Amino acid sequence: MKQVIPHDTIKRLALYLRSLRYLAKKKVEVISSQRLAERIYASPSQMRKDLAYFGEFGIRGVGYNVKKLIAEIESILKLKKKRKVALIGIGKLGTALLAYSGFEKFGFRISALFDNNSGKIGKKIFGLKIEDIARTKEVLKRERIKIGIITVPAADAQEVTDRLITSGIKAILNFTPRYLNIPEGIMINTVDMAIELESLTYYLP
Amino acid sequence: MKQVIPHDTIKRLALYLRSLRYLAKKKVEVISSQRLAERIYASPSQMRKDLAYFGEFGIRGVGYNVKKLIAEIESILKLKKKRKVALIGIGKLGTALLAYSGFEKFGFRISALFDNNSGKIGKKIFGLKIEDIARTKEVLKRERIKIGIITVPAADAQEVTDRLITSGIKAILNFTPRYLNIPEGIMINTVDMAIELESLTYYLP
DNA sequence: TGATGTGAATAACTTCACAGCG
DNA sequence: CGCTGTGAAGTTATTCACATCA
Repeated sequence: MKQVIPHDTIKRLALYLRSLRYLAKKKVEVISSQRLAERIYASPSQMRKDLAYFGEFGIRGVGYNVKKLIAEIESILKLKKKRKVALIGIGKLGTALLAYSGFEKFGFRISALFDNNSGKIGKKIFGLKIEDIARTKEVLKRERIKIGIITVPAADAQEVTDRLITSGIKAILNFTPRYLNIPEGIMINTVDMAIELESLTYYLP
Repeated sequence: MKQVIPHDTIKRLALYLRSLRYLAKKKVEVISSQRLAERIYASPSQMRKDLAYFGEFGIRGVGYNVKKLIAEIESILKLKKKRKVALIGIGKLGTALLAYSGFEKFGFRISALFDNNSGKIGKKIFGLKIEDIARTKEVLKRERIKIGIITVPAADAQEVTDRLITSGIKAILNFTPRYLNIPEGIMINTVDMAIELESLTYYLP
């Protein structure tokens, strides 16, 4: 009964959600699969299939109630409550992500910072104290943080990952250009900016 | 004859390449599909299929010559020469990317900066002058820049994209949380950090 | 009537398995 | 002999097409 849902379906749900929130702000009350799907360049049948994994949320002959569908997708993605997130590696990229308002807007709050550089440990940035990477276990357990964002140098990535996992982290957003070894039950999404750039040039004339 | 290559194949080629460069640095001269594929958690047959789109590069019974395969993949991905890149939107994220050494390491040089904020225009950062966004056409044509990285606010993303395309840009790395409308012949990769984060929580217990 | 929900059909991608060749 | 290269088989994802029902 409990089938595995394609990761792409999960990503598209997050994309539908973003569009739906935009529509709700514009006071749109009802939308068809046709019009919602075209906003993210997907097909209407794809959108309906994506939802069909989780139930029936539309009204035949009418479409989907925007507010209701927002609530349903938030529930599916477990986005109902705000999530605390840890950021590991407070270098250039880490600092940029800290300043990036995008996460906050989607209900994520970076609420713990870690680094291994003694020059940084103890300093405050954006109102948050940078903790010693050695203290992840203590801090993450106390704060009940389950999500980590890794922006450390590639060479440290696996060690940091292992440490986070023993500290109770269950999901990782990885910005390092490394494939990370993880046990069953841990989820990783990797954002590999260099690969995205390299794979672009293939399409140049 | 000329079939379409899956984008995932192109991305994996970039990943193989990264591993191969690492191996070359370690003085490894020959590698099997088995051992190269496992480095990026792909299957050996997948790796061979990926290469088979482009030709025969291995030696039966032996494996692949590391240096030769690097050259082949660089040629496929058109990475033989250094590429100049423009960065549009010199805010927090843009500045972080500018400081990020990762691009340079892979043969990309950010060599033009643009913003629409008159307080920023004319200032120098990392030795580069921030140009007025209105001057993209002039600068990009002169510098023969074909790749743009967009780190502007989401609301400006489509306008900036249109402007880049009329200025001769052929490939875009998009960091804004927007689906961008583009004509045939232009390639976009989107790095949507908020979506990556939102799609992670689904897997939390 | 009109858009959803969904099996069936199709297409795309991945793995298998082995022939081919250094 | 061993590993590549590759058709065939298997699997997964997407689209089609229409029955269904507000």
